[in-house]
Amino acid sequence: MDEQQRLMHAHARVGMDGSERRDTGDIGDILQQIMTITDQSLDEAQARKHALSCDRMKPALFSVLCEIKEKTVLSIRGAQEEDPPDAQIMRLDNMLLAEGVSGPEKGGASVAAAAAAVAAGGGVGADNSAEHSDYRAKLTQIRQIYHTELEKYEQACSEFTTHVMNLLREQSRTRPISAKEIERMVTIIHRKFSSIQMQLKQSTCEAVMILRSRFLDARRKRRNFNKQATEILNEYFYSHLSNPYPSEEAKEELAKKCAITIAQVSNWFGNKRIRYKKNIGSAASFNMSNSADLFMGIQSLNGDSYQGAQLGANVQSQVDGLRHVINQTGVYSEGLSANHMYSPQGLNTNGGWQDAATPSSVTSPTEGPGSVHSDTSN
DNA sequence: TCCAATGATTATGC
DNA sequence: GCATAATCATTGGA
Repeated sequence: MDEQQRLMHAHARVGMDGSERRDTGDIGDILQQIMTITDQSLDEAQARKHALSCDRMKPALFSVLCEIKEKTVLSIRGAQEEDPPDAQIMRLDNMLLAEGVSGPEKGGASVAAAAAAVAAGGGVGADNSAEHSDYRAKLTQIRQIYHTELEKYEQACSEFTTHVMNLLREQSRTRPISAKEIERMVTIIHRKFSSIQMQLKQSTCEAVMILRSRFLDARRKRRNFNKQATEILNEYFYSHLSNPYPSEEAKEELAKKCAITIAQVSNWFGNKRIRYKKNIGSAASFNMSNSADLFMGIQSLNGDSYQGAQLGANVQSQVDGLRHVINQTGVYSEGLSANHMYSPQGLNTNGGWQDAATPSSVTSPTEGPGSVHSDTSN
């Protein structure tokens, strides 16, 4: 207050022509009128206001008040400092961009869907294209809603800012409002609207996350590999029976051939090894008195029809597994002995796989395209 | 509807 | 980090 009075007096002492004035009493009166104006009735205040605006001191007083306000604004701004860039809104922006919601429209959604598919550990095959397109469609929907809302928000923000600016400019005729003050007000408005924008972005992110998790859940559902893929995997397994551990390169190759992921190839081989071994184990303990039946079963398996084989499901499974060994070793009926059958290649007496010769040392089964690998393990 | 087959997940060990 | 073993959960044929 002291500062204000000092400034007012300083200005009051200097007239329009630069000469020192002695009418500080007038200014005191004006100030007094300003201070008491709120206590007066509206009509009375209007009359006073009109009188004040017509007063010859008005321009000088106005500039003084502007100067005081300017100083106050500057001190407030100095205390507040500029806000650091909002990390959260940046995170949201990055996420929306990565998910294909914001940014270039073309391919965004499908890229995100593909990423989701990879993250789920499932290949992008023909069987899941329906889910894929469903995901894309929903993501596009989210994208459209987001952009519509964002547009609305921007329009509202712009309209409101313009409105407030006009209002302040209008008011600046009757009360001291500097350009900087208007600018500051605009900043405040933008800050307020930015929190609304953040809510919109947050909601969009949540929607995308929900959509994505549903998409991933759907993909987690087990799907049987197609016949061709199973054949390729089986072929590799039985042709590398002495060491059924495909290298990373081999896994990649198999994954590509079967249109599945490397993880799925690894899963498949993990399951295959253990189930194969398990079946071999139970086959080994199988009563030798049944060997004749088993032998007949195997013979029938080598033909086109084995449906009629009167074997229990478990035995048939074992037979199926053994058939691959037989095919691989080239032993069919001739020379087929218990030793051959129950000492499958690659498995040592402890149930572990023997140290492998190089995979290439094992010959591949010579099966026709119509042959079926259908052991219990896979 | 049952149940074997099978892909995926989890716990454990090395 | 990978392999194994057990288990879960779903599929698909009879």
